[in-house]
Amino acid sequence: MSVPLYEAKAELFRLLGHPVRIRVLELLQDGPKPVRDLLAAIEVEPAGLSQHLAVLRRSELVTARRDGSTVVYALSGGDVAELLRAARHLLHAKLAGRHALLDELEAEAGSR
Amino acid sequence: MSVPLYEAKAELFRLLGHPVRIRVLELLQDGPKPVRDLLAAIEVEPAGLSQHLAVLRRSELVTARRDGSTVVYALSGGDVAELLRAARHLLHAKLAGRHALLDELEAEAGSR
DNA sequence: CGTGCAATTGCGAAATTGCGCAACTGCGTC
DNA sequence: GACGCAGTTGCGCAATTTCGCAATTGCACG
Repeated sequence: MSVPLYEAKAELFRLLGHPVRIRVLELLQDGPKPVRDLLAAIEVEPAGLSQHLAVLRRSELVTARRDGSTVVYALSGGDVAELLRAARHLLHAKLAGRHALLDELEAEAGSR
Repeated sequence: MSVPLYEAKAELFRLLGHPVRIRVLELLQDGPKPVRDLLAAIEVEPAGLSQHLAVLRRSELVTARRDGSTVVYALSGGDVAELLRAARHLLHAKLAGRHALLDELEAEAGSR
């Protein structure tokens, strides 16, 4: 393996580090979707979406199959969903912590 | 919170998308570590490491406390470790899939 | 075959990110 | 206070990423 493990991991995260790509993956969590649907759900023009889809395809996070004149994308493996779930967890924890901190400060200010 | 959820998630991933930062987080999984140790374990110069640590600090993924003349970093919450674990899972699955494919191709070539 | 729609690709401009170097802060020691 | 060590910050430059636009491919239909 010429590529250190931690570099592969970093690249994986870097690939996920874009709003459009995140939205695509989240939409695909509910099952395969044609590009048309993604395009309708995300605010981005066709060319832009295609570029991001290409990134996800190259990294094999999603698979694409042609069905007639449309192309249908799907997650390639449930691991992706699990990763997204972990990210959601972390964010929720962080936001909760922030709220708790705010409440604390308010309480302190109120009692003074 | 004026920031859409998926943007926060994308930013989280983007922050993790760098080899040095990944290594730092992985080293911190075994418990708090002074900068000196990180510096010894990772191939990067002090200034560079500091910059990456600053990124992690700003995003509150790690916490820093001064202990005498050294600074000790630690993960802020077990969620980070969980996220890293999920990433490891995904990578292992992907590599396993690739190996299986290679074996298949070799078997095919051998039988021909 | 030609036309139209879906999706992709190529490419240059613009924005972000990372890197190296110098300068700076905090702390302990003499 | 002056010095040295640990770690940080500021800043300009190089490299990477993203975006928008035009051109292209694949497919269905008249």
